[in-house]
Amino acid sequence: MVWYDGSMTNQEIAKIFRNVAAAYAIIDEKKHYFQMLAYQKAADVIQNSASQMDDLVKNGELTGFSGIGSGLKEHIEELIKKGKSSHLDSILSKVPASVFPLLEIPSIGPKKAYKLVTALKLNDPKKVIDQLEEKAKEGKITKLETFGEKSQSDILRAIEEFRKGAGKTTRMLLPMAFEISQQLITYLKKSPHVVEVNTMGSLRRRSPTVGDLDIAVATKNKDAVLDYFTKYPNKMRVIEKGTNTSSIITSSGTQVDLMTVPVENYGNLIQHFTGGKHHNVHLREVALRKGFSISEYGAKHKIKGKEEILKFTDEKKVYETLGMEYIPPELREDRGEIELALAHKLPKLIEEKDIKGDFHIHTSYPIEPSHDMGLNSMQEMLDKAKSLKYEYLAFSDHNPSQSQHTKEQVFNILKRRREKIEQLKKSNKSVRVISMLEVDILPNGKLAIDDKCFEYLDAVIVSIHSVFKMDKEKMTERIIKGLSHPKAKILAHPTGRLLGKRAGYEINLDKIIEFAKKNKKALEINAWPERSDLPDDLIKKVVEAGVMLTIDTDSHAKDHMDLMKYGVWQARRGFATKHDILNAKSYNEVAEFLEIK
DNA sequence: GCCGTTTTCGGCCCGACTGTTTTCAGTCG
Repeated sequence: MVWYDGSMTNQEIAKIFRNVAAAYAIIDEKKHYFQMLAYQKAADVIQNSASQMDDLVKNGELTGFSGIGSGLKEHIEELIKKGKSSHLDSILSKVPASVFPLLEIPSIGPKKAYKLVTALKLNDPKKVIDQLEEKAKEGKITKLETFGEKSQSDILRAIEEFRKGAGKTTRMLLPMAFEISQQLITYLKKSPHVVEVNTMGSLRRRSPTVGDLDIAVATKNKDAVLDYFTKYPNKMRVIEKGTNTSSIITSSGTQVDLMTVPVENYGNLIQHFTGGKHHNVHLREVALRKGFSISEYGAKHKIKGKEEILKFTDEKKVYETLGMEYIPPELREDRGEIELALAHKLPKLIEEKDIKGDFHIHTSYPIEPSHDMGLNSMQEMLDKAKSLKYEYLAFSDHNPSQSQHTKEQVFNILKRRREKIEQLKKSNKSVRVISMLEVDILPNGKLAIDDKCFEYLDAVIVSIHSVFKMDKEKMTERIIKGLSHPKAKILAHPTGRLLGKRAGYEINLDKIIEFAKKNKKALEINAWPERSDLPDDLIKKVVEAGVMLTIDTDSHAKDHMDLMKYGVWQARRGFATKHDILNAKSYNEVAEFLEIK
């Protein structure tokens, strides 16, 4: 088999699919409406998948994705094998190529893009955005049918915002979204007209990255609330203000959508806007089968020809009405939660209060490490652990650098460190101390410390910190070899991804899961927001396989230990219960798992 | 083009807001 060796990323495939959907909308939206939806849904599924389509196709594992049937599967396979697909190309070639770059500009969709490109003769896909800007500045857009002064100035501003990086696809990390929303909620609560306020959307689902912020307000006076909202001091500008909703851009460049609703259907509103798009579509299909049409205003229901609308202040009632269990926000991504809720078989998800310790803690202990060390002393980290009511804490500094020390020096550093830890054990009775280390797995699969060093360690975390570009199977072998040391118990940040910076290295997770299960190893959910690693859909796989997970903060300072909640949310998104998480277990169980003597 | 508690055909979620319109098209979530 000859493979196209340019290797196509999920992002690229998703973009092609979105372009096909746009082409269908332009060619004849009515005729191709459902193909269009299908391509859009598939694009979302591909983009949000933690597994690379490229890998799945090469291993013949492209199955089980809702929204990717036999037709689209073939197109994906062709894209990956040949770098293009004749069927998709024939659809794309029906519209001018200059249409597609314009789709990245907020407020420009397929129809407008097509009108602009054809009416203004913008024929160069590489320069189309610049050319459009020129035409707008020359006042040519107002002259087009269905465009006016406002559309022209809107286009100019949208291009400007796009250039600043505020395109349709830019997303921020969860902590930033969380912080901005907290400030806004504090502001909103000061208004006497605000009865209830909550976040919705991907922020409430605790998605590791968030695009826009969605906020719900229950009120008796929506005009007053909308007015108050648009006067938010930390705003750049108001995007829109309607009778029920309004959107602003904050000074940090984040779009915030506010929806108001009377108290009686507040539950319907937050249910409607919390679920991911596919969760909502799926849920409304289930509702239709049960005779309900649900929206943010309530559940419409026909009884003896008469229509009634059921309104709920509590969103739990929406699920109850449909005969389902309540689905926690973190699960509302259409990854099987609807079926489980219908069957009343949803797992009881892990909670922050279940966490009893943290295995991945870096300190300022002078270990002369291969990577960055922590800011705070071991004692300071222990004090923080005490304030979090932890039962145990493991110090997992990076191993001393190999290049700058002899084996003997490393041995002596670890010996002294162990003595220090033994002292701390005596002076800190309320938190059990575990002596660990985060050890690099070298490219050849060996660990970056000499074997005799292990006598000073209860167990080690192993991880990849160099030579990321490796063949998938070789990387998998490397990891498994590293993990097979009897004292290696936890694989840290298993995919190595950094959100917004780099995709992870490629691994065969199934093989690692199999090895971990057989050899009693744990995989880490790294709570560091930029990592959020394992990704949620892979956590789900690990949970289904019955392999142990840990949730660790990878703290390099005492305040980082507060990031635990992000790891717990991530675990919840992966359907994990407290039984799946090692650091939700007692010290004795942990000691048994880690084989601490 | 997908999919199945009406299963291999015939359906496919629901609504707000804006701008350019006199009743709607386009975009967005």
